[in-house]
Amino acid sequence: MAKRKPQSRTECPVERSVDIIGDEWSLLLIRDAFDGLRRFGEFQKNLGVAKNILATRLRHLVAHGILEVVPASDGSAFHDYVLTPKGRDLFQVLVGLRQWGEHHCFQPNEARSVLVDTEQGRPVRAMEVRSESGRPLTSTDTVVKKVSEKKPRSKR
Amino acid sequence: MAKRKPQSRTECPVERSVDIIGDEWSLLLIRDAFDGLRRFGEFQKNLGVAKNILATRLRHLVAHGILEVVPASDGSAFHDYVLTPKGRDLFQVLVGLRQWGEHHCFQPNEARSVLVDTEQGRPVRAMEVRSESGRPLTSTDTVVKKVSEKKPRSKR
DNA sequence: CCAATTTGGTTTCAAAATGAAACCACCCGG
DNA sequence: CCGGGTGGTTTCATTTTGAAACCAAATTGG
Repeated sequence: MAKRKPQSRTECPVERSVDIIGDEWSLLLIRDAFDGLRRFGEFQKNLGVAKNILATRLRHLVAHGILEVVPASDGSAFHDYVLTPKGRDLFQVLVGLRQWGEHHCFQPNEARSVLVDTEQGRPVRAMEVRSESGRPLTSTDTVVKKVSEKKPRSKR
Repeated sequence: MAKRKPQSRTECPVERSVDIIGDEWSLLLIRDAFDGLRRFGEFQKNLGVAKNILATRLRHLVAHGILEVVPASDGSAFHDYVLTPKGRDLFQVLVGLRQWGEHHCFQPNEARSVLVDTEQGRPVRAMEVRSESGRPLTSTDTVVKKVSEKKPRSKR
């Protein structure tokens, strides 16, 4: 799981994210956590993943502060895995994957689950990337600016 | 690469997306394609990936309509790999990964690349999930609604 | 036009990751 | 205090990965 160059930390934020959560099981575990699954057995049953793999991935996500282990909500001596604030901040990533899948991975009339606003029960809007001034942007309107060093000290 | 249950197509759009692009190399290849890399050798040099793995992943992305093979832009007999419209629609996913990485995978003063609006040169806004009515939503404001079948026919 | 080099792969093989199954300790309910 | 459920770990066969060698077609230098 993400063993590439542990020495040279890349300056690309996409790559740092992908190194942590860029694998199938981690992403599906995070999806399930957003869906409210908490227990080892729930994840295992829902994903059909081998228990050793599941244990490895849960440890990985806990180690990276995406999930945390808390006392079970049912009062038993077991424990739950729940999203931390850092984990919940992956919401946009999961919504992005969902909306792309909705748009590109289904036949027009094929059944699919849909993310709705709890309050209104209506599907959420398509996410947009916007400039600082609020203008919607496509990928061709943007560019990655490399920052070699933090500004040593401002001259003024 | 995504060999899980090829028979039962899940109704979860997140899972369908993850089955296609939920691996480290695919996501990094897509990032590089957004950055304008086109040639086999460019990807290979930039990622440091083994050539057999790169060939497999490029074939996979082409097979799924995310990249396409086009005549080389330099007029040579080689060819380029470029994002299709379907591939460009992954922009929000990549921006989501980038913004999460920026926020959670760097020390405050650590050097990082940044995505800017080409026109203004200013960093893009944080992406937001919004309700149909425009209200910003967090994960706790939303729920996944399972849709078992397409509406057979409207009664009215 | 020919030789050398570059490009874009494929093949081969060892090492690593995955996954199924067996095993096991602890908790819980009766 | 017994039987089953929960949450793992261990073992081992299979699959995937990756490094390196190899190779054909295209390009470049002379």
